[in-house]
Amino acid sequence: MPRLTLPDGSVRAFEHAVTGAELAAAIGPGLAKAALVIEVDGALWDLSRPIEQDARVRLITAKDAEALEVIRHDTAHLMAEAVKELYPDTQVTIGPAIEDGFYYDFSRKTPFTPEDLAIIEARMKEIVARNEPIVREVWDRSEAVNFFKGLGEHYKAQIIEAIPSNEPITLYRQGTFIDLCRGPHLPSTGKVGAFKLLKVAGAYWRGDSKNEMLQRIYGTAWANEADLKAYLTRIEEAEKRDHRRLGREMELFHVQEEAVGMVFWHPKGWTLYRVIESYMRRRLEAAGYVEVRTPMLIDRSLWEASGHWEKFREHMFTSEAEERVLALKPMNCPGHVQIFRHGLKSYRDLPLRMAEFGSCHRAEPSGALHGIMRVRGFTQDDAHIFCSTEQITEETRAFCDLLGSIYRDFGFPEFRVRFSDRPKVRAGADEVWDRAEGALKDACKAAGLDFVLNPGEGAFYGPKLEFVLRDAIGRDWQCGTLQVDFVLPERLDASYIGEDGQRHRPVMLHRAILGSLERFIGILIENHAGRLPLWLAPVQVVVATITNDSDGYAVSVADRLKAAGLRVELDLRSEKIGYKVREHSTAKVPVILAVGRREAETGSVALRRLGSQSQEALALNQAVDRLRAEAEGPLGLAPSGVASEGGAVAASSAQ
RNA sequence: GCCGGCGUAGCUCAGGGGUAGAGCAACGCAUUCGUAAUGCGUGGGUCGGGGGUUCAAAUCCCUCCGCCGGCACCA
Repeated sequence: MPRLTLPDGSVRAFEHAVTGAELAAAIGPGLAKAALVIEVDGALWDLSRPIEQDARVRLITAKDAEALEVIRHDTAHLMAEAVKELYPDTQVTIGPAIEDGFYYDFSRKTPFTPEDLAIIEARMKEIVARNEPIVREVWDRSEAVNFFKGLGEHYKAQIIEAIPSNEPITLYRQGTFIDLCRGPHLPSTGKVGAFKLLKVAGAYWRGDSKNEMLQRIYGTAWANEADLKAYLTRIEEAEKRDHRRLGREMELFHVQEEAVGMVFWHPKGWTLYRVIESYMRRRLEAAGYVEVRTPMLIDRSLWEASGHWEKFREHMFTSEAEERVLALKPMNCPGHVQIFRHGLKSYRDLPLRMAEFGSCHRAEPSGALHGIMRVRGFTQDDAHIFCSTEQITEETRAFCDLLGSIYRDFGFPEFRVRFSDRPKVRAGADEVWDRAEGALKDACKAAGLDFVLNPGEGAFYGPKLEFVLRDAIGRDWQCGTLQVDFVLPERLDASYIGEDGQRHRPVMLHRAILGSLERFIGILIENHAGRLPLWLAPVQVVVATITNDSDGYAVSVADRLKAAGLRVELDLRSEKIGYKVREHSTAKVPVILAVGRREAETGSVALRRLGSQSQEALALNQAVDRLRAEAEGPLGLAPSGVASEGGAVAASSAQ
């Protein structure tokens, strides 16, 4: 005699067990049609499953966020059914809902081709039209195992055997297709929404590269056609932001076969790189860091001492000279410890914040390479803070503040923190870990940062914070990190003399804000879709003439802007202004100053912003002042890292 | 590294056993024009590399390299 409490607080009592579908029908025919699943005391149930006890319930329709996950999961099953009908020799494995869609992993000798996707999709639509009821069944464990073994579905049998013995084995039947599944599912195949199969890919069974590689088909699924269309448009828009494409179009960089995973920076790209580097240099200097430079090639003995040779040998590039094996540095830390070790250090020297724009090389697996985001030669905005254990909290707090401020300056107001604590295999005593983790947590609190716990994911030498920023189209990028390290100072024998006159081990905080400059630049390009803010744009202003009569004036305008420290190009070609505007707009130049007879006569310019349909007429002096102020950027840093004349910027020494 | 797809002019792409194509870009000439494509003309290629089949290979086969999408990896 279940009494069911609805979200509005009303209670419906029934004489006997009642299904979600029956409840919906009792409330109204509209709801009966729209209902997809039901929430029972916080868990999602199939509409066909009888509710026997009192419960708080909520009927879920396509309007509810929870429905989407069920729809996607069902679409995965739908795809598996279609695949089994079309290719009966295929074994099914798992097929979950994921962000924006679903996938299903199949085991099959012949891989699926892109053409197969269209065939499978067509069959899926037929199955939707059949509107097969989806029925939940609870099975006995060994019967289920035997059943799937009998079908030749060995992966499914394996999955059942791995399910904890206290959990029921549920199977779902739709048409002739029957699959092991936790559920819940929609009432019938006709209820799925709009979907599209996207790509085939390989994926290892259980995510382990030692196992068989399965054939994975990815798809996207939505409650209706409009949402599907919006999603496909969103993917297209994201593709237009691709840094590889924009990098070429904006003449920033290229990569080529003879230097796989290494970037050839072109003049404009290198300008952007240098602007970022000099900005960072200023920020670090102001935050009390000292900058160093350590060798690119270091003898293997140092890497043996640091432990890298043992753990990361296969990812290191090596070279030989006079019978010595040298390795291209994959990290900067051992080098920094060498500098720390030079001369006796006192507790008065701590914290010592040692920064390097460290050029590193790592032999990344070929399949991991991606544009300039994942490369083999890159530069870290790296630093190591040598400090005492007591100083960890304060140093971490200061670092978090610095990082947040820098992300804001680059146009990323939003970021999250992940806290990775002690892994199973680790170095160091538990008390040391207690202290390190406690210090990091205190620091987050002091910096006002919430974090999500990432249990067991810390480095073997210490816990770490990972900083994940969110870009303009909602994608997350892990850039910054801070890692507490008790191990390397020990291994490389770094020490300082404490107040007590005894030798002590310093703690090392490995930290980076942008991560790798290459990757960060890729993120910046994609975040801004190439339309970089004025202070970062490699070419800030193009002065374009209407006719050749104005050439002389245009040259003087460009000279004035250059004198003000702006990065300027001149366009004196005998092309129409419309053509010039189009070309420089495509090249993502933020400001076009058009000059013709009118401007030459009045000493003015017509200023047009990238993306704007209109332009503004203003006096040259006014334009120069305004652009200079804007181009100074967040630090009052004049363009090209050169201090602007007069006025507010007192930092010419930084160059 | 693994699975799949792809590699033709600077870029985007067509051609799929019988003389290598288009648009844009480049270059030249004309045009001097008011805010996202002025017109005409010209040049441009070992069809990713190597090997094989064939009278003949961009095209078919083998192999290597690279790129793209996933998976695995990311100190």
